[in-house]
Amino acid sequence: MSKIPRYMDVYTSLKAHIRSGDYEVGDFLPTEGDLEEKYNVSRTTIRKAVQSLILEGYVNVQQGRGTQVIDFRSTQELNCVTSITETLRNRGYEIEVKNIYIDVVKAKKTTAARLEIPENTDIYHVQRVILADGVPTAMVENFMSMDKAKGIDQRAHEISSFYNFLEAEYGHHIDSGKDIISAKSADFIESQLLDTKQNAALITIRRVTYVNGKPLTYDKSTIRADKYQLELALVGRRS
Amino acid sequence: MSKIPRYMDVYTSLKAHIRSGDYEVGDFLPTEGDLEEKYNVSRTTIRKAVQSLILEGYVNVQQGRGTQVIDFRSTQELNCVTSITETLRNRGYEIEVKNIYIDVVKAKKTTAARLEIPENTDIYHVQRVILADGVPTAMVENFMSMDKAKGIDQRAHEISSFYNFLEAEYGHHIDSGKDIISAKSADFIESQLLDTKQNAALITIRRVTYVNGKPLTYDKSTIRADKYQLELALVGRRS
DNA sequence: AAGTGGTCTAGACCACGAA
DNA sequence: TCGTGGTCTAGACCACTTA
Repeated sequence: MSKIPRYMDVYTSLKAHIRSGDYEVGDFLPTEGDLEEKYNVSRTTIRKAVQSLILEGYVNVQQGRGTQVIDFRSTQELNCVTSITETLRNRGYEIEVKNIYIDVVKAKKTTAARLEIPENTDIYHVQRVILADGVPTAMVENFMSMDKAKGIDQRAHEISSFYNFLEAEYGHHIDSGKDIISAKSADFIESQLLDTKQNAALITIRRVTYVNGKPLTYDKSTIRADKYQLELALVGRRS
Repeated sequence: MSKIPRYMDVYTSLKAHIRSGDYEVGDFLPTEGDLEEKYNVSRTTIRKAVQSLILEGYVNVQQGRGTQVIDFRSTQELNCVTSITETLRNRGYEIEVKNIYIDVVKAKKTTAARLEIPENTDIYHVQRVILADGVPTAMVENFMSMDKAKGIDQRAHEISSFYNFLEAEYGHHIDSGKDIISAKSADFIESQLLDTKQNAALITIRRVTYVNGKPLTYDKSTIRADKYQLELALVGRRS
C-alpha cells in the first residue's frame, strides 16, 4: 500500500472532470482559492496539481484571467513517461503486440553506461513490434538488469504494456525519464518489419527510465513517422 | 525593467557554479537547508530553482541521498523554449544564418488556429537556413501577427537569434511553448537547401510559443537528423 | 539514528487582466 | 478597482538512504 500524495488526488480528480466534460473546452476551472476549499488542501497543493495539467496540455493559465480548459484530444500525455503502446491506445487505435521475444544479453558500453552498471553484465533484452489497427507502427527494445525483473523471460506472453507490467508485477514505480529523439531512414530490416519502403522516415527514441533517481530501463524505439508524432510542452525560457 | 523572481537568481547562480566547475560532475549540491541559508530564501524557492535544473538535465535528485551534478554537456537545455540556433551554439558549433527573408502572407487555416487569429489575417513570415560549422543543418520559418513586431521586415539583417530579437527589441518574454515533433524524408527542395541526398531523414518540429498564455509565434523547423537530436526530460508517469 | 529530499500548511504581498 | 494567478515565507511532518 503506497501513500498517495494529495496533489495527486486533486490532479486525478480535475483530470477526470475535464475528460468527462464536467469542465468543457473553453471553460475556466474554479479559481485556486475555490479549489483550496473544495479539496480542503492548501494553495501550494492545488498549484502542484494544476502544474501537471499544464504539462500534459489540458489547461492554459493566464495570470489575472484564470485557468482555461483547452482542446486536449490532440495534445494529451505530454512530457510524461508513457509507452508508445499507451499513447497509441489513448489515441483510439486498436493495439497488438507481435513477435515479443526476451533473451539475456551482455550489456554493451552505451547500454551499461545508461543503466549505470558494469559493461558485459548480463541483462534482459525485450523486443517486439507494435501494430496499430493492424499496421506495423513501431519496433521497441527494452534493456534492464536481471535482478529488477527476475523471471520475466518466462512470461513474455503476459506482457501487453511493458511499464504497466513492471509496475504491477515487480512494484517498480517509474517516476521520471530522459529521451533522446532523432530520425533515420529505414534500412532493409526495418522496412521489412515495419512494412515500409526502404528509406522511409523513422523516428528514433532512446529513453532511460528512473525510479527515485536510479535507472530502471534503457529503451530503444523506432517508429514510422507517417504514423506517429510526439507532443511536448516547453516550460520557461533560458537564454 | 522587469522584476526577476528570486528562484531565478538562485537557478542562475547554481547553473553558473555547475557550468564553471565549482560543482563538478558527480559532486553533490549543498543540501536544501544549506542553500536556504546561503541564498537567504525559503526552501520553496530553492526547490523551484532546483526543479529547473532537473528539467534541464543538470542534476539528479534522490530522496534520502542528495542532489548530484550529472554530465550536462550532452543533455542541456531540455524542455525549454530554445531555438535551434541557440542549442547548436551551446553545443559548440559556429553558427551562420543564410538567406534570411521576411515577407507578409495571409494566415492559412492551421497557422491562424495556432495563433488564435482569424484566417487570412496578414502576418509576418520569416524564413532562413541555419549553418553549423558551415554545414546547412536546418530550415526555419516563423509566423507571427504583424502588430507584435511592427517593422521587423525592414530589419531582417539584424536578426541572429529570433527569440532573443523578439525579447530585446519588442519586449516579448516567451514563457512557454508546445512542440509537435515528427520526421520526414527530404524532398527535392529540402535536399537542395540542406545539401543532403533526396530521402535523407529530417526531423520536423511545429512549435507555438506563448507569452502569458497567449500565442506569440508559430514556428516550423526542418532539421537534418544526422546533425541534430532533441533531448527531453520526462516528469512523472500517468497510466 | 541521523540526515536527506518529498509533501503540506496558512498565511502574505505582488503583477496582470478585465470591467 | 477588483479578482485572478505568481512569488515567497517559516514552519511542520513524512519517506528514503546510509551508516
